[in-house]
Amino acid sequence: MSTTPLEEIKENFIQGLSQISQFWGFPKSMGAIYAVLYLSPSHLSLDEIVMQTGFTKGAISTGVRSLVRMGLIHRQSKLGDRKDYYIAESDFYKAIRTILRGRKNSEFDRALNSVTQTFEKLEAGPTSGNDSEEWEFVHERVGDLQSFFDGLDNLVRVVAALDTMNQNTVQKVIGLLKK
Amino acid sequence: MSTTPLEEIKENFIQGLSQISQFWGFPKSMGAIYAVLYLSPSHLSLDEIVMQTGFTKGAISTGVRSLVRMGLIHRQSKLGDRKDYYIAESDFYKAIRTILRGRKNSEFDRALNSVTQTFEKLEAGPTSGNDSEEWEFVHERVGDLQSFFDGLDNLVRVVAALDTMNQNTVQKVIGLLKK
DNA sequence: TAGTTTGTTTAGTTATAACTAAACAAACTA
DNA sequence: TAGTTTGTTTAGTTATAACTAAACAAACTA
Repeated sequence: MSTTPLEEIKENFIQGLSQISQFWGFPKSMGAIYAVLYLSPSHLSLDEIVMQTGFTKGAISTGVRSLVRMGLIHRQSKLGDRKDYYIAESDFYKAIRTILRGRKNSEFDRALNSVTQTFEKLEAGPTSGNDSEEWEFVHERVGDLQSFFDGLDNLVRVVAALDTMNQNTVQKVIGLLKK
Repeated sequence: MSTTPLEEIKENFIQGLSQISQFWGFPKSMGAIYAVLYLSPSHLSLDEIVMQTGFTKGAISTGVRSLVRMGLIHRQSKLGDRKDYYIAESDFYKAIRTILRGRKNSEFDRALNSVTQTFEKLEAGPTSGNDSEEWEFVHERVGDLQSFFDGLDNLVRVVAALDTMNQNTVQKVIGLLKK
């Protein structure tokens, strides 16, 4: 089975997005699924994605679920058709906001909370006098980290709340940073 | 062997940073190493880190190397002492800039290049007329993704080039975004 | 010189995330 | 009703990153 130039280019692109997906700690399959949908002019069914990516139905089923949750693809149902169809979100900035909005209750958030809890325990102050100096040091350090996380959290919250974000927004931020 | 309240708090904190490290796709050991150094008032030798984290020397050896490369910890040598000592970078904003500066030639960059290459091939135009419509669609989509990546790359470049960044910088950006 | 202290590298193991194959469930069709 | 089409879940396999144990190298000490 010979491949046309366009098919070859598409496969290359799919490979590229798979690698990027892997780099960010996501399964390669998710990158491949997104790439296939992103390059498709029309929406695709689960089985069509299976064919175009070479993964099994099970893998694609869990992959699309994750991508839908992240807002990177969308599920569409057609009347009188039992198949689900998927289409890529092509507004990447919108996808970023969706992802940031969903960060609450994540594994990451639970880890952040553990830092907060550590800090609160330290606020109580040392019970025995003999380690008060180290206690103070640790107290300060954990406090600094907490402030840093709070700052980031704030930024994330604001970005997530934006009702519009695009290339222009990024340009403005760049302008500000350049002073 | 009984543990003091402070020791218990420290262990909790180490656990927390290990989880965060894992969440970001780094080994848990790296989080643990950073945590131990971050809470230590004085610099620590490799063997001291080994003791405090419970990992083996080999693991710590590779872990500190990664952290030094990322600028999250620093290596110090003492005159007349063959040991290497390590100390945590406590300016997180500085660490971010260091990391962003080092992003070139990474696996991520190679993947981005593959997108650029895909785009360049598409620029050449379709060779056979029969898929020209799909070709145009794919061409446009890949072009959009490329622009998005270029925007991000630009932002990263600017942040990396900043000579100072702190909580105040973040506040300014938040102010701008809130309009 | 032989022995020690330090850190690195390497071969092999372990833990785990990603995946396949197949059973299953739900919603339909004939 | 039995059979089909669709998507999900589940048990088991595979691939791989993280780790250990131990060999090794380098720089010293006695």
